[in-house]
Amino acid sequence: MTGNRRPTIKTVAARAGVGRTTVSRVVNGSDLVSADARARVLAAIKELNYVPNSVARGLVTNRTNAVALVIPESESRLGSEPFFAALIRGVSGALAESRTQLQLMLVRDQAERDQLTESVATRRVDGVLLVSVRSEDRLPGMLQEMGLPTVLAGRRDAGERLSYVNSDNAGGATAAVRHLLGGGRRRIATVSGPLDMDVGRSRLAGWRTAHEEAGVPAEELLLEAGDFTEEGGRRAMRLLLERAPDLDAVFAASDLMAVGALAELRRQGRQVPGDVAVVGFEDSVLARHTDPPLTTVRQPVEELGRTMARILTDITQHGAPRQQLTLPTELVVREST
Amino acid sequence: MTGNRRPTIKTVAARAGVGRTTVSRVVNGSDLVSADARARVLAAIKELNYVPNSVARGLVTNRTNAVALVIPESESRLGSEPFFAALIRGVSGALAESRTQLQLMLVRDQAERDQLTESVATRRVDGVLLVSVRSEDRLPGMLQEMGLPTVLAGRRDAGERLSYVNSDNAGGATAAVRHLLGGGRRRIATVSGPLDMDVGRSRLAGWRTAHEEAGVPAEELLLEAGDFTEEGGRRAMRLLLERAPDLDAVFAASDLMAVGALAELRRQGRQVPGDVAVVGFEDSVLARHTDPPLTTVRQPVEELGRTMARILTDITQHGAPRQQLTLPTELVVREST
DNA sequence: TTGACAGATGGGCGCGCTCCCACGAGTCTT
DNA sequence: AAGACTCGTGGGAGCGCGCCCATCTGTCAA
Repeated sequence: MTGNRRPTIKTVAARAGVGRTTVSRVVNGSDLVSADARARVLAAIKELNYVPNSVARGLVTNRTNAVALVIPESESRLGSEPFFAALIRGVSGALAESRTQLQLMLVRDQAERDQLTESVATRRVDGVLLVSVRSEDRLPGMLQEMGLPTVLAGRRDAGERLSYVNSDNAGGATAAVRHLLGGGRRRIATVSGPLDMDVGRSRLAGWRTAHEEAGVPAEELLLEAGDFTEEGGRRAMRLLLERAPDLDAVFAASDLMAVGALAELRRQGRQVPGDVAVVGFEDSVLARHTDPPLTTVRQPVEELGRTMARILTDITQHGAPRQQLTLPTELVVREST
Repeated sequence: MTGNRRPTIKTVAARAGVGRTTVSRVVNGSDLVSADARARVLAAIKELNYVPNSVARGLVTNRTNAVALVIPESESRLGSEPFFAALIRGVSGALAESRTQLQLMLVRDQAERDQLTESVATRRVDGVLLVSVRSEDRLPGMLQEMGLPTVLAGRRDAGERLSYVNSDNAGGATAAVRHLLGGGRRRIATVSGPLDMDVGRSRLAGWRTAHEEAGVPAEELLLEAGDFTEEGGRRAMRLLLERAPDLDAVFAASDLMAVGALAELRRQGRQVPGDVAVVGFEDSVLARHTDPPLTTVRQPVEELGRTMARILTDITQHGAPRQQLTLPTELVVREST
């Protein structure tokens, strides 16, 4: 409303008494500019309060300096907020370093997920960060086909071909169950994650591995799949207690499911950790506030986000090759074991 | 990697045997196109898998169909995730309806906050949603100066001139304290929010109003300011108990501070609600999981986000005038009172 | 002095799109 | 039958920028 429109590169050039190209060079940090010209251009930029139009720049460079973070809304509900909040913090922090914008896309349903590829096709972003991919998800493949750099949080399966950053799910789960075995527990149930996700399968594999190591048979009877929700944990716990009333420990593949399991155990009058020891996975804020405080496997979520963003930036800005990383997890012992 | 570049409007025009303008018209839904031409264009679009380049479009229309959501990182930490998660869900949902992208900006410090105006000046977004503004914040003013449509979550003060969506903080707080008074409590302390934020002042005002209504004096001794964190709630509770050991209720201006207060009360051996009744504000997931479950004032956070997004869209897309809305709050009685 | 060369500079062009406006064909009115 | 109008249509211009390449200036060696 001040009357005059925003200055363009042309305005600045005129003001500084140089050509447009020289202004462009100064703005983009080329060193093929005399000290004198540079000074005049910088002065003009300051006087006019010039800011380059990134849309125009994007049109010619074919880059937007923005990446999309795609999160399935179903997963962002039901108390798994801490995971996404931490992830977003990590991603955002790393992107800020490289002056890249973050487009957040909460995807409600499959229809929106499909529409998303189209949206992405309009070239509004240079790359995509994908969270919570199920094994049969088509989205990663479509993005790859479109030649859009993609980094996954977690992998679809052990043979993943795209870039990804993963937590050491199997290792963490092994450590958790090993801890339970070391505490003398022998009938260790597990509430696994969804088995159509690698994270679910890997944590379950860790449960098996620890049993093998210890020479204790892992009974299939003691396995019940959950869906990473509190209600799912409660339901699974109920089923497990019906099938194996004498179980003495539970490894839940997420803190939230552990919370559900704790609730069901209390409802049935089982003492934790007296009768049944409980271990979760993630070490979200939740874990410190349960009763009793939850032993769990810490997952470096914020660092996971940060690493994903860095890898994507490396790819989009420096043409780095595919990268696949696994971040270490760590057992945090509290009072539920 | 398929060899041929993405089709442009020109490619489509050639394929359909029409001019570029006709294609543009079809894409943008103009009705000045014959049925025949439209059909041919649509066919060509489908065959070529054409998607308009939104960057190029943005250059000429000077619109990006993206808005920024600015969140101070300090506030997004420390367990207030549920608030932001819900807010983001609401915003995201409403934006999806109008095919608008969401740029998420977590701002770490004041320096980044300043840099943000510059970033916004590059015209990457059509408007801005601002959360957690303190009364003296310069950002809203700068955005207004730049002529960038802005909608605040909450207002800076009672005389706010920008568009905003607010919860009925005073009304909710009044209801909460009225409820405590109705339960026979007479020495009702309050852990207020920061007093440099309208939300802090309004909820405190509600505490006063309820006292006046009931003809019970509100003692300044019973007021301690917190910072919306759990630790702040704990600290404030400690101070209050020192000053007024005989208090029989606490109204905390946020659930998280109520959680801190609960912890301190337990530490000092006070029974809730026997000795001291506690009420929070927000009704986040936290409130259902405290021991005992927390009576609190429900704030429609997701709707707040949705409304903010709708108002901003109205302004950017239809030139709607400034709007200021207050959403109702609702007392949710649980076992802490 | 002259040619070769490196450094500095700026104009033209095009990125893909929307919008203005001119134009042709058909319809209606007088 | 001719003007007035409507409807469809398409080419040109221009959005603000980066990059190619031609041009210009000054320096150095022969």
